[in-house]
Amino acid sequence: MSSRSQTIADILTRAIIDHRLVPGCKLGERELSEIFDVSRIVVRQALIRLADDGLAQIERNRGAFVAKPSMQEAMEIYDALTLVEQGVAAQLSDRLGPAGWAELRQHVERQRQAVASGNDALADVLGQEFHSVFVRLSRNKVMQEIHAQLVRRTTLLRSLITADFDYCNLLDDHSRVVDLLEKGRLKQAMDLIDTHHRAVVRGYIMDREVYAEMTPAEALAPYLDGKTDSATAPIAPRKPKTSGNGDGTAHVHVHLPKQDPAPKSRASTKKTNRGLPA
Amino acid sequence: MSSRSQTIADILTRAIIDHRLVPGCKLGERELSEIFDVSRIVVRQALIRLADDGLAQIERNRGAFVAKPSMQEAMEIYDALTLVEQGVAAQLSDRLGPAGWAELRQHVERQRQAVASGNDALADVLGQEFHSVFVRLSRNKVMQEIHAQLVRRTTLLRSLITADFDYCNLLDDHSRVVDLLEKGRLKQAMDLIDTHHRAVVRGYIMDREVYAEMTPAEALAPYLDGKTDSATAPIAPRKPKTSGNGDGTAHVHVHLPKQDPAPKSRASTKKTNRGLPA
DNA sequence: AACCGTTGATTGATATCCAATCTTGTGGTT
DNA sequence: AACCACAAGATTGGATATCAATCAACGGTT
Repeated sequence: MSSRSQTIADILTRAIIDHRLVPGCKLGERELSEIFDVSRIVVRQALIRLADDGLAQIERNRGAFVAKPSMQEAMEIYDALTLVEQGVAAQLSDRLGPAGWAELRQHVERQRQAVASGNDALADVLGQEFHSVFVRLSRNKVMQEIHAQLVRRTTLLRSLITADFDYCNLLDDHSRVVDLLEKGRLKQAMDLIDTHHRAVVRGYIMDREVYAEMTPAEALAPYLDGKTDSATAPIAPRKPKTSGNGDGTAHVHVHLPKQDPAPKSRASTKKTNRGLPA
Repeated sequence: MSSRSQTIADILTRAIIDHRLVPGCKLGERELSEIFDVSRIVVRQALIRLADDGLAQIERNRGAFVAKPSMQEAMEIYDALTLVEQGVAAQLSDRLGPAGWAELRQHVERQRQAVASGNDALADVLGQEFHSVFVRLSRNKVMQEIHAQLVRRTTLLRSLITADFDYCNLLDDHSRVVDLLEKGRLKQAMDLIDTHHRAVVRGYIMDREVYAEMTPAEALAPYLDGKTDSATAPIAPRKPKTSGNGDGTAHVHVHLPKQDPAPKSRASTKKTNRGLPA
């Protein structure tokens, strides 16, 4: 078993990926130490890990916050992601064996079935996982970790943007990339990867001001089922401060289903995919 | 300015890059806390940062050690480095302006002059810096950080290998890469980058058993400026206040001053090139 | 020499305390 | 009412002391 700070860092990472902790959210040491029932120092170590991963930023004497990347940084992250996946594509086109191609095709097929059966949430997850499977086939753990870190950071962006374009035409990209690569048309495959990611970034309009829909205690509750006191939660939930405006903003406080690791928007909009390349 | 744990992590990183702390070296909490005159907790936080960076590994209940990558991991690191630099090359061939090409040429020229004047140490540093300059011109800070981290990890490898081949034919690679890229011969440039790195890895024979030539206290002494005060200089250049250096070893370890992949380059000391792509 | 238990050292973690800094709220002034 | 100064409170960064668990080395026994 790894250290407790690592465990807590993992939980916080999970919560951020699930959009239960949104960019800008304050991660107070005392608050988290009470939530996780550990000392402040363990929390601090966890926050250092998160900051090293680019998911949090620590301001001296002010504390830690969930990272809030700028538009510039968002583009850089996607550029890096494109660069990595193009490079992996080039490697795979040379070195991947039949079993590898089969695995890619199988994954695409599973996603296709999910879409066909209307299971948008599953399709969403599979769509995200495709990129990880892709990189995993390079059999380079160092590269995998770099890629995974970049992907985690893209999840931050999805809280900050208003994705207002159609993702349907992206759904086939994975299949087409596999086709092109297996046929040796590397250049076209790489261009498609670039287009794939650029289409996502183009849809980004980072004008959204995010605010916490729930306190960290509420956000983290689903992950604490293990041992800590899930029954007694005497931590009074306070309303997120509205910073001056009389809370006149007409936002809907939707509490995501607790144990569901797949963030999905409600049926109000048809657009289930909130931004990651499907 | 920044936290003390960050300052200490920086110093430890510097010492590892300078090969004053070699792979496998134990990084005891109490020992380091006495060396830096801080509490164990601050040391622990610094070690967490190092581990996240891949420069140290922490084993539960056994402590932290300078990371000792396997041959497999070494190849993965160089593969990743190749992938990143090839990708950056592709970007630069499209987007780099005249000023960028000029900077690259200027850097190559400086290295050429250093070689011509017999200043091997300076040539060494410039040769290593070329790769960082190259990536910096992509103007992607995220990519820069990924690249810098990979480069740091390659320095670990140079302690573990016996480089027994000729590096002379690599000295011109940088110049040739710039030439090829500026002429739009991207494919050839990328192949050269691959060859460049492969030549290095091929020379690796990781059979060396490294042993610490000095204790951490001796290894870190040059970085301990008057006090652990971070306000003055995050990384203090050499200051041989090292007291009793009577460590029996005939090795002369001198610190290479360097701060950021930014401007300047003040080289100083002599250190044999043990394998980084020149 | 091989085996096994004890002892010491080190790590992981907590609680408590303190200084520095940031935030907030209050009150006086214009 | 708006505005500034200042004190009070809260939070962070860090130090110290302490404790249990684990690991490693040592020494005794067979």
